[in-house]
Amino acid sequence: MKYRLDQDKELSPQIASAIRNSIVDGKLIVNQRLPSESELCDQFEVSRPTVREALKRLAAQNLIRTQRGATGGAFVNKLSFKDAYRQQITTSTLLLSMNAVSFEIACEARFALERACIPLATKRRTPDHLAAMRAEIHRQAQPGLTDESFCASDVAFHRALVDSAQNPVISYQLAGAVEAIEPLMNMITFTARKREKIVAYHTTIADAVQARDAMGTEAALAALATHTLELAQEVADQRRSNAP
Amino acid sequence: MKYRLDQDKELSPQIASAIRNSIVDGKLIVNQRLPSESELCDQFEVSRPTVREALKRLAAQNLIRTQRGATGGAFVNKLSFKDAYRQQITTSTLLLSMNAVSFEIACEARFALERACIPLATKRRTPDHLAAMRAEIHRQAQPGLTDESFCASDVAFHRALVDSAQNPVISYQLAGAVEAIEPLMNMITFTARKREKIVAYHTTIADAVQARDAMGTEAALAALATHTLELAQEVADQRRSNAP
DNA sequence: GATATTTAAATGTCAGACAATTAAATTCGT
DNA sequence: ACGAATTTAATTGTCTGACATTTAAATATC
Repeated sequence: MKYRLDQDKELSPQIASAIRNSIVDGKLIVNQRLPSESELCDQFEVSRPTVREALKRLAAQNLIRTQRGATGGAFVNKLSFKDAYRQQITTSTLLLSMNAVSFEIACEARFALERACIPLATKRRTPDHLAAMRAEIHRQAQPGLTDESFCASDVAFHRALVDSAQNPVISYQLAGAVEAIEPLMNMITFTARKREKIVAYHTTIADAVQARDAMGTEAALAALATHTLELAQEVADQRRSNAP
Repeated sequence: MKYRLDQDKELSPQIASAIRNSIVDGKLIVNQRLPSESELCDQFEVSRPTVREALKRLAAQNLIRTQRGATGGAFVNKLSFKDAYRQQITTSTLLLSMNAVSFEIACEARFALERACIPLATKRRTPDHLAAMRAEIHRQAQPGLTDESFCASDVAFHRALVDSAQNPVISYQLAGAVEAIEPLMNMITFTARKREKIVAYHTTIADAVQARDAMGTEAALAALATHTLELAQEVADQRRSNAP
């Protein structure tokens, strides 16, 4: 079963593409073993390094995994939510930084999307989710915390909120929106007073979620969004006045 | 400037990782040229095929692009929203199919997230966005349409709705949720009567967006969500009764 | 029969070569 | 001296063939 490639283009992307299509179309199913590298060489009529470059492309997308040894080879990988999360987060982070997305746009996206899961979150949250949120709130109130750790905890709080909707697809889609904003938030200096205010908002949100009060949660989240934007505005103003 | 690798692990992933970190951390900036392959061989003290496998991994993630020729080489790629969309969609689609995500979960995620952009959409929609939505509605009412084309048009309608929020980050994050459901929807047979009903919902949504009526849009979207779930339920019931 | 050894198959890595491409440098003609 | 054609050099793309490493199965040994 030979496969015809366009010899005028680069070969390894074509091979990667052909195999990827087989996976997406279901011709290759999860955990199925791909032909060995030398068999692929015969099929596509190219050398082994070329085949390997193609396979590495697929491995980078978590589409296949490889095992060495006698019964080894390349296998169609079951794309896990965890892997997809990681990919989603790095892609989102790079997308935002490389396209110079403003804090306003990113923030708007984050809070808009987060709001989407509130009805489900208030309905389905378990004591575990509440505990996770409270734990982060507690951490945020610690005095010795660095700005970076504060931001990380902020992200963790919001992730817990999203996760309490208990819909893995939502959690996956929002991973990017929630996490990618962290580098942007890291540019803000959080004074004790500012932290206090944010912790207060977080507490209000947690309370409302606990009370299964969707409207209240939405209101608190909206207030936090406004507040966050104001903080960013302050930073931007300071920058402008300091170095015009 | 040599770079020490762990010789007990595979080399090419380590190299890819090292370069990726340099990009994410901003040590390598957009359009900057990476060292040539032979220079990378020296830096990492590996052979050229190994370096190339690493570079192909990065190319698969759209992190670098390569040019041949005298002034060629590998360059840090500016990850465009368009590229990120494509990645996002294929990853989401695979994630859903490989993890056997139910139509209910996917549908819930889609409508929840879509709801998130309604306040912005009603505020910012332009005549162009409305026209795009109306165009899809018109297409959906055509009699000779295949089920696949109907689904594709449905996706296009919802994408237009999302895009009218005019926040590229939201559009990107929702691309996966909106598009990845298409293969699942393709399993539903849309009779003329069913199509009529969906078109009616779409019209209500478009009207509400045009009137900048956020509440009305949300209500219509919620109704459509319920209706869609009922359709899926019907299909599931039929399956069960036909082949128990 | 359990354990140790060998074997075979597969991926991982290397070295060196040549082809193809592309921009810059050089040469040539006017 | 200037423009066009040619050469050159640098770089990626591909190939060949080899060896190393890992792993499971087959075989031999006690």
